[in-house]
Amino acid sequence: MGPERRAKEKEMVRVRAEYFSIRQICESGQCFRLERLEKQASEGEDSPETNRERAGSAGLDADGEESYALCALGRYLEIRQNGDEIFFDCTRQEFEKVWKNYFDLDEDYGKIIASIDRQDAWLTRAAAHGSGIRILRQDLWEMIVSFLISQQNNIRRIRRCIDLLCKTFGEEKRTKQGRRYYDFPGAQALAAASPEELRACNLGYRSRYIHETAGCIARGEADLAQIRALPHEQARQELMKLCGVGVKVAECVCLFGLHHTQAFPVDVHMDRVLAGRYPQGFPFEQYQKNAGIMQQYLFYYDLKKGGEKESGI
DNA sequence: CATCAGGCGAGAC
DNA sequence: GTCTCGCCTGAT
Repeated sequence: MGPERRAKEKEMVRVRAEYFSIRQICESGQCFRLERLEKQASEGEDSPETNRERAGSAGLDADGEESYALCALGRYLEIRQNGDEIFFDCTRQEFEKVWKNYFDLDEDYGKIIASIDRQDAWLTRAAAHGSGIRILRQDLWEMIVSFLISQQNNIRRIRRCIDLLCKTFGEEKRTKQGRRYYDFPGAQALAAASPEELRACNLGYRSRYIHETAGCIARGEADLAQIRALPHEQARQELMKLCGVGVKVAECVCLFGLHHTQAFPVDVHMDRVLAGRYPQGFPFEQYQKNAGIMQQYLFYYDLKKGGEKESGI
């Protein structure tokens, strides 16, 4: 059975990457179908709680290896990270074709962080704190629905709603190991769903937005392929024609679904950060195409620091 | 029980 | 154009 074992080993891609933290990516609120896997209890390891505490308090990755599972692009992927070593549980071919791009691994985030104005102590700290964040290249339709759901909602419930939506309307699939997972439902599937069925996913008043928007796409009244080809301002304008999509949701969709890295979503948190830290206004002109990445550092920093005391500077 | 969570649409002015 | 208000739901 030696050869078979070796073949299995080969179906694992190991890469080294700086400025990459799967945990930070998972917790940065851009992706709702990436989740941490609990450690196998077989090896007398620390309890999950100990792990969580350790991981949560460290600025960089904790020593322990962490595993995550992701459903995206109609696929299922498990990822492990230990320091700057990242293991993708897929073939080299799949990694090169799909995940390298999805995780934005060709972008030099060190260079982006180095471009930050050192006079801006807050942003410098925020970027140091979230230096492993990357802006994923996620599916446009999935981002539209996800951020429709995100409005006036909290991350935990957003995840649950999306999970339910996928289990109810998404195609059921199995990994080679037999693990069951669900695709994100397409516009056709959601357009065909009755309002009652959508309500059952705990979407609340957002179910109407999803029903109408899905219908709009399914009937061809809005064309996602066309929106993909538009520059930022126009793409945002077109997205805002969709029911339930306002400025904030449109900017999130542009940033995470179209990789318009200049998009700068302002929610209640960012509003607070901008008012408190940038009373003269955020220096958009300085960061231009990377403003959205700066936004993500600031958002994540605020998310993590939220609840802690307002220690000056 | 009130408030809040990664807002938005509708209506008033 | 700007302002206000109501809205599903679950956690605190």
